[in-house]
Amino acid sequence: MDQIARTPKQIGDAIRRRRRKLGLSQTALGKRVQIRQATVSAVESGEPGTQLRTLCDVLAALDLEFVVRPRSKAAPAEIEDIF
Amino acid sequence: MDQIARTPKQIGDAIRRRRRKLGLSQTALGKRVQIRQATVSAVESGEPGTQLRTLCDVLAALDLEFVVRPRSKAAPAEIEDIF
DNA sequence: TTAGAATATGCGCTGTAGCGTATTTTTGGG
DNA sequence: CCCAAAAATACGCTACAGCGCATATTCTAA
Repeated sequence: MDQIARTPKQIGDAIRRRRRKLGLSQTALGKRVQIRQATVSAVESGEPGTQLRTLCDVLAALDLEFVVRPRSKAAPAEIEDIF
Repeated sequence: MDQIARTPKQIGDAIRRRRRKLGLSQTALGKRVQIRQATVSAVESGEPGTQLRTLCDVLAALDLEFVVRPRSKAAPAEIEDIF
């Protein structure tokens, strides 16, 4: 449920999962936040240039929040590190 | 310890607290991440345009991570909402 | 299989992040 | 108080995010 996210990709994945769980299309989500469907697509695909404003708006629309915490706990290996 | 952060400002605050706890200056942190002291300053002050790349780099350098989760739990009121 | 929805991508444009460099302002220890 | 270290701010520059608009591609249910 709580999703550790250390990279833009992981954040994007968490957002996509949540959006789908809520049964929203990228277009529908975009309307709520006043951003384009294309921008939602970019955020979910983990564009590292995504701005914090955009991210926070999307999280709010999905009723999600960030927690910032020390990296003490175990985290899954990243795909990027394997290949 | 775990810091709920729903806005750029709250994220910036969490970063600043952590940096100070680790006894780092903005310049020292910037060197680790290869960004300018001025950029660290901007991130900590909650610039909403901050890019995800920058944010994730800074978090990594401070050995912090994000958790993405539903907003179910109680969260403190935001300063912006009070004034 | 296939139509229709959903998502990804392209193009030209505007706004702005982060850069180097530098200065000003704030701060905290002596 | 005073000064050095830290932090905030300034300026011109380049790179690119997000925009509107449009199309291409991929999913999915009938």
